Amino acid sequence: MIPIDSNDARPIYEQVIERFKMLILRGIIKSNEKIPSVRNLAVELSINPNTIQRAYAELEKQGYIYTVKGKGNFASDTAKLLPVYKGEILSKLKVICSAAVEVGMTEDEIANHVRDWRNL
Amino acid sequence: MIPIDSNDARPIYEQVIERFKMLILRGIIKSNEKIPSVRNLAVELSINPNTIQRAYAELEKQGYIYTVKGKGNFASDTAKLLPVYKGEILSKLKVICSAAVEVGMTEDEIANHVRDWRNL
Amino acid sequence: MIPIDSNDARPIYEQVIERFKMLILRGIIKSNEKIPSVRNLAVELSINPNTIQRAYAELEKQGYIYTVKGKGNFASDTAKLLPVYKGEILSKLKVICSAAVEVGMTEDEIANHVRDWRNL
Amino acid sequence: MIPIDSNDARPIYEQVIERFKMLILRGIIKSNEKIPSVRNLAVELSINPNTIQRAYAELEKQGYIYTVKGKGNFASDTAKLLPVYKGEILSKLKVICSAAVEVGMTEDEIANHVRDWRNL
DNA sequence: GTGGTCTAGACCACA
DNA sequence: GTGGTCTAGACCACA
Repeated sequence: MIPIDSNDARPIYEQVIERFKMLILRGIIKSNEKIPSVRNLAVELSINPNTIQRAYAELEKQGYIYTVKGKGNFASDTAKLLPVYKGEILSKLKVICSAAVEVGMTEDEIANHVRDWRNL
Repeated sequence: MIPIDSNDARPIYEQVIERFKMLILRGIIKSNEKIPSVRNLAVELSINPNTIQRAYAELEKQGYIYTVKGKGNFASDTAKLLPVYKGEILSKLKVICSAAVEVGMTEDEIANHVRDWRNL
Repeated sequence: MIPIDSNDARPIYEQVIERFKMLILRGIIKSNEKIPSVRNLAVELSINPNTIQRAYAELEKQGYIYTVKGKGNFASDTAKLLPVYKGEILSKLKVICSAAVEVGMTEDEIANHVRDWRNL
Repeated sequence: MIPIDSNDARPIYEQVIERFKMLILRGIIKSNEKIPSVRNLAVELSINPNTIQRAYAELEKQGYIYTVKGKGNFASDTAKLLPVYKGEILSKLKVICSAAVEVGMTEDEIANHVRDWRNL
């Protein structure tokens, strides 16, 4: 469920974060559903528990999960998370558009590429 | 001309690289124009010469500048660089589109945001 | 395993690169085998860690090794590397043949020397 | 007659040396023929006189030219130079053959590439 | 422990 | 003056 790609340039903890975000946002992990404990996930992925711990801490800080002491970690309410995530995406989109326009691409041109993104 | 943002998460040498890429691609630094010497830029930005050296070495490897030993560094011919840079941009665009679609945004929706990117 | 020749005109980091290329290509370092850490090799060779770091960075860029942050550096899959290396060799061979022919040697003559290269 | 390629990775003085070697070995500059003065060549090529001076000094050390004080620099006797130059070439050939064999190429294979070197 | 970035500064090759 | 290489050593991110 949480595939780690050691060829990926991003650090493992970021990959874990990104993966959980998607699972929660897409509803594969339901709101208030329990997610694996730090220890279990660490064993399952053969990863240092510190790394999982760090990912969970970050996910909690960003509001994607919440912790109940003695019980475990749980997914937050999706409804509230989606808008936030979309905002993050749009913010990244803005950076790219800005760079593209700076080197002479037009908004229409970029938009057309977006429509055809699977072939980029 | 080369603003360094110490709050920026990216390392200094990457900021320098990115900045020179834009200056060259946008024609603010003309083809074959001399760019500041390693030492001068280091002093101007209050940065260690090694860090500038590294940025310049990377820019040369990526083809944005060329080095003439004992003379200095010079901007490459823009015509050859633009297509490569646009390719990089489109590659990033693809990643974003993929993430956006995964959380339920449609291509049209994204494209519309692109047209309106200045207000994102 | 990594002999450094201070009389060699080539910079140290290039000698390190060349040596690792051979060890990996010849299978003495196996695919996915861990190579010495930056620090350890630096101590062993009495060389500054930065110099090793630079050699490793270059080897990674050329695809001979890959880095797993916090874990170390590992040899890449040899099968993909050999063709590239052979291409580099043939490119150098071309330069030499060109020079030899220019001073009146024939292809056959050079080819014969190749067959007898151990006695050159 | 002495084209300088600023894209060439080799330093200018080496390019000058290499070029004169070829001109003398191929008989384009005849034995005992006067070659341009340091000053004239420097002006003609828009190069620092120090650089030409260095090239000439090296050419003299290697026996390709000789200096007559107050008169200028002259090409040495070709007959004596050719064997030396061929020796240099064969020495480089040996290095390449050694590297090629180490990664599994056979002498026959290399020899065949030599016969076909123009298409490498 | 491991690699990545950066500073400070030396010395060399080249023009 | 200009870039290239290297040493010495600090501090950080990551596992």
